[in-house]
Amino acid sequence: MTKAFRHGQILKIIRSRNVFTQEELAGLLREQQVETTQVTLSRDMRELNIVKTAGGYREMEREAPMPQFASLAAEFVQDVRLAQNLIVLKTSPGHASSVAVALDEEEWPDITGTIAGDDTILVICPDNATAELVRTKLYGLLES
Amino acid sequence: MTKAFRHGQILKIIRSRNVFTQEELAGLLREQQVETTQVTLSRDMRELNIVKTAGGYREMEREAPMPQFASLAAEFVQDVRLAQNLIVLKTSPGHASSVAVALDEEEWPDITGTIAGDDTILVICPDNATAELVRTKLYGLLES
DNA sequence: CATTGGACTGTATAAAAATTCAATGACCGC
DNA sequence: GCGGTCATTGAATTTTTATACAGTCCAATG
Repeated sequence: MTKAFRHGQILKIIRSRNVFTQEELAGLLREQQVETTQVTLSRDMRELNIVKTAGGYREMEREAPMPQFASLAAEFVQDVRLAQNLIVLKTSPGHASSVAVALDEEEWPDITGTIAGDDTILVICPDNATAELVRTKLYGLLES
Repeated sequence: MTKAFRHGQILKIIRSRNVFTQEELAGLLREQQVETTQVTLSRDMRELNIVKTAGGYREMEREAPMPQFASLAAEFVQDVRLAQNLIVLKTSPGHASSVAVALDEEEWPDITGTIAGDDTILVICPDNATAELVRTKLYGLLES
């Protein structure tokens, strides 16, 4: 039983009825001979962009994929480091500038500004907590 | 401080940044002089149709309430049977037509069309797999 | 091969969110 | 005013979800 198949069954189930907890979903999957646990379902929810609503779990359209930046970042960003309220992005040599421009154009409210060198981008955030948030958001973009 | 005002502030906050927990949101509201607790926010989330996503809390369009059909079906549909790509709904005598009209108006993409007699509705689906899905969806409506 | 690294999963647990229950205050009609 | 109802809220608690950590499997690499 593959993960892709499980994902398909999850979608089929939540489209056809109202499921309110992950344990309940695990039970329904078991009826389809899909053995799994709440923990795995929690991760599946994230991967399938399924959210919990008052009426049960629902699919949600993936949010705007950040046209330029996401693809550039996926291609060229090699590391993300946090230093207080600053984030340092390491890119392939020579690509820092184009990635930084794309990031600027995103106009994230949490980013005060950026400075790009040759293979390094400095992302400035208003405070440490915000910087952590932005880093998390960047990780999210990179791994997907 | 009214509930409506708090709701407005909640929307303002989640539109401008990524909030990941209700406690965090309570803290941000406190900065706006809005004192509240996680418990109240949990209820606000439901009332405002805000859902938790991987990227933080987001607004979600309210789902269409299935105006007529669900209640009619709950009242009059007595059986659901599957035959290949067809679903046969048995209703109380004389009610097939009104239920079928309501179902037509739902415009489910998986339903090719319907034909109603006196106490029987034939629901036509493009193929057997789709018919199963639709049947499951109907079951879901009826038992809830 | 041996090893390494990544994808996937489960157990145990922590964290977050929902619910239960009770209190408060506003707004009736009598 | 006084009892009744309803809306709103919070403290305590339960329930649900997410995370930390570790193990397995498998494919790629030296």
